[in-house]
Amino acid sequence: MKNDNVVSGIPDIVIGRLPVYLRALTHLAESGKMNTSSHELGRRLGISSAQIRKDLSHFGEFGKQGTGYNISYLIDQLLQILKLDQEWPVAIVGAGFLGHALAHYQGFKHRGFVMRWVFDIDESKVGDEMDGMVVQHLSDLPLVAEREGIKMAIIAVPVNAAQNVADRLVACNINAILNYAPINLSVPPNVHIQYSDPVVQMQHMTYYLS
Amino acid sequence: MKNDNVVSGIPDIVIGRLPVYLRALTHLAESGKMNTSSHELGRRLGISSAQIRKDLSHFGEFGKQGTGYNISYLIDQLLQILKLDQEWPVAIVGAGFLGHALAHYQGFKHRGFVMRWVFDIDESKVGDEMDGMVVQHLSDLPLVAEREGIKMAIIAVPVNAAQNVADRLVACNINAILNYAPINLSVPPNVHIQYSDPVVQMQHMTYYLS
DNA sequence: TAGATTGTTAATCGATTAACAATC
DNA sequence: TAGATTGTTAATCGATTAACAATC
Repeated sequence: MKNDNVVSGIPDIVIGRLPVYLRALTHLAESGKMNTSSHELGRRLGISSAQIRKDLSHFGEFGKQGTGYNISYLIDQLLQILKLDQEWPVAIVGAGFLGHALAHYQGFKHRGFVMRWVFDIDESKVGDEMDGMVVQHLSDLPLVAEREGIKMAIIAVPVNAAQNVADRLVACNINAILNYAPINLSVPPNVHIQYSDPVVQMQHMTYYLS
Repeated sequence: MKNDNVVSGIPDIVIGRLPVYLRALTHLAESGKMNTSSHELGRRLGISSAQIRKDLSHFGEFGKQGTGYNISYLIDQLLQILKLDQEWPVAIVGAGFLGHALAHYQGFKHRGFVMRWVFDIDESKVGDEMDGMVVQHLSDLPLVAEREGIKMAIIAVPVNAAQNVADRLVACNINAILNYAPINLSVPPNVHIQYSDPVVQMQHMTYYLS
């Protein structure tokens, strides 16, 4: 559940906030603003200005006293820090409703990712077209992954298949996985996982409901 | 970004782990196990046994020295704590690919939720059938929300519509929102929000990629 | 100049872990 | 009984915040 990266020395919780800063800065830029301050950004995100300055200070000095931050410059810096100055091709595993929604989602554009491959184990789906991709059989994953150097994948399969899929991904040297199946996966320590389970998130909120 | 609930006094970070414990316990139960220990559960989840015991101790004593926890009893207790001893009907806003995937998702079953309403602003979608639900116009939300007492909703609309939808939901006294749009929403302090943005999660992982 | 805001230090706050008596 | 494991306390660890000199 923890994911502190000892190598970089920067707390994982800080890394996790950078994409949120980046997203807010992009919205500010789109609204035509040129500059912002840690106070303004903090107000928008509901966090303290001190935390934003402290987080950024792990990576360098990006602001100016008196005037704050130049938005497009700070965006560029965050893109570099997060290795988003390149586009990452991603494999989707699972050609069901969720896989389809992900393949069709326009929100990856200009944010560092492009869905490039779709795999499924269901023979009847293999060969189908899905948003410009052709569904490939999961047994072709090793070949394709090696040839294309796939680094990131999204698990969008039923819960009972998820661990098996994770094992296959890991075997192909894919070491960043976004998992939508409602299960805690077991993977080697060098593999990074992010979890997204709507039920877990909804259950978190019901605690506070009357 | 923070969400500490001062009323209950129990740290929000603890509440957030309970659904994960619940999920793992359910898997253990399904595999036929009757009992478990904080060590076994911790090993599965990659967290310390001490943390599990400490988290649970906020709510009572659920184990037995020497033998650990009876799984089905602990599940029942967690269900009660998280107010999941009832089924929560949920409104989906947005009848696009994501809304469709959520409406069709079987994973809500037996975990406390049932998707019961779908709203959209697109006239051409209103009236369509979606997994047993009929898409209603968003302008009907106030009426339906009051009549049915809707408490929870999922935002599955494009980013530029999300804040407006959030405002409408809040105006209808819906105070638990799962937001899939890639934007930080502004809502009153009594409204609970969970965020799910695949891009933010992917960007978190790219930091660690070579 | 006066006002604003940074980056950083030290203090505070809170979360995690280690240790162990109690006891099944 | 011996071994295992809980619930809890105190210690440790880490994250957040307050404060402020520097300076645009």
